[in-house]
Amino acid sequence: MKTTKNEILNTALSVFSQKGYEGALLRDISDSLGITKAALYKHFKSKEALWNTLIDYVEQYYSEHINSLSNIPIPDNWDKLKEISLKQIEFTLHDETVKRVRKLLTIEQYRNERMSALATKHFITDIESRFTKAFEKMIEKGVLKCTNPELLAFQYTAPITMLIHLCDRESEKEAEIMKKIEAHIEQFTREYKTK
Amino acid sequence: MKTTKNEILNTALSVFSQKGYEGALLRDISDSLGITKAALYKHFKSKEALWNTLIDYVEQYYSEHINSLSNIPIPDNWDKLKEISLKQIEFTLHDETVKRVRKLLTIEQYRNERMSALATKHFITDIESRFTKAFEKMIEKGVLKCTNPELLAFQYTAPITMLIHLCDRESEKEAEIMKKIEAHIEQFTREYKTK
DNA sequence: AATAAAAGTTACTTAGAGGTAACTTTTTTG
DNA sequence: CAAAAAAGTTACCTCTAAGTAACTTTTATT
Repeated sequence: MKTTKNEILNTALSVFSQKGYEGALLRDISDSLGITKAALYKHFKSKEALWNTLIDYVEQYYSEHINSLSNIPIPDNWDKLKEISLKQIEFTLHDETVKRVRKLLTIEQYRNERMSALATKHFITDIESRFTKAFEKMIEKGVLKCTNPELLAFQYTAPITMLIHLCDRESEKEAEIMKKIEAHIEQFTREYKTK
Repeated sequence: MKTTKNEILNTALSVFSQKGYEGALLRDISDSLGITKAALYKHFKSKEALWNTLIDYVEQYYSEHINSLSNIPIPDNWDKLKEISLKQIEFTLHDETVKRVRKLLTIEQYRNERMSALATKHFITDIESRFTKAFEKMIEKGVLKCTNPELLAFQYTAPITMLIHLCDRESEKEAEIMKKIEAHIEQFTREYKTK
């Protein structure tokens, strides 16, 4: 029973992330599931209810995803920082669900307070706090010039986030974009590494 | 005659940027203009036609805006860079049309090739190229450590762009966000300034 | 001032999306 | 296995947004 609901939510995520709330039709979702539109109403009492449940689902998926990241050791040197960054970017760019969540947040971020808060959390706060920890550790270890680790984390992650969004729009340029990301990481390392 | 059409386009920009293409109703636009929906059809043969004209209009407005920027002298030292950056950010954050264009591009960037290209141009390419020129000049003058000016321009502008988007979502945090922007600029200056 | 074009109105059609009711099939479970 | 709950179907209703036609008012133009 939970499986059916989950299948619906996955399909809904796919459709909503492509067409947005207003553009998405319940028929798109039901067709894509191979059931009739009316069958959806056995699980959700309205389009709005489905939407709200989807946001719950996204929030939950996302926090699980973030929690799983906190199991990964925090990098404490430049090589590990690069390695973990690239691995994370790779995942983020190719995992279908994560991609859909990102698109959905992007196109629906002005719909309501909840979407807006989720977008900020997803695109800025959480990433920043993860890398702040890394930079704090690196300062402690003396491999990073002593500065404000939070600001540095933002300066490190914001360009990457921008390029990930660019890749969502123009996926054919992925190789080029990955090169730019690497160049950014290398320049950042060169500049802030202690000698 | 051109004025009426322009008024319609301005109103359409306002409505579409708040509700997106699918969510926006022709009634929203006509009501907001104080005319009937049918009157709109004297100027545009369909919603889609109005939309396409709006994108033309946005493209044109935008390129004029960019051209007017090219009259401003390119900064060639750190103080001027900061000054011009902040002035530009101030304008960008408060000019209603620019704000609407930004929101529209954000929420409709996946609709078609045209919107996607415009988003990349608006959010990345054009800003980058402007600041690349500034950094090239500053390297020439010897006030900026010799590095890749294009990469640097991206690293300088991307965090600012991210914070502008944040401000669009959470305008009540503007003061805080402006502080963060200044901190970013100062940190960047401190790091790349030749001594 | 006369008249033609532009801009607007009212009243309508049409299509399609959300949503419901009544019935059937499938799945669970005592 | 029987029955009840879940999941699905068909056929419908309703509402509303896009779009049109016929008519009126406003605005330019000679």
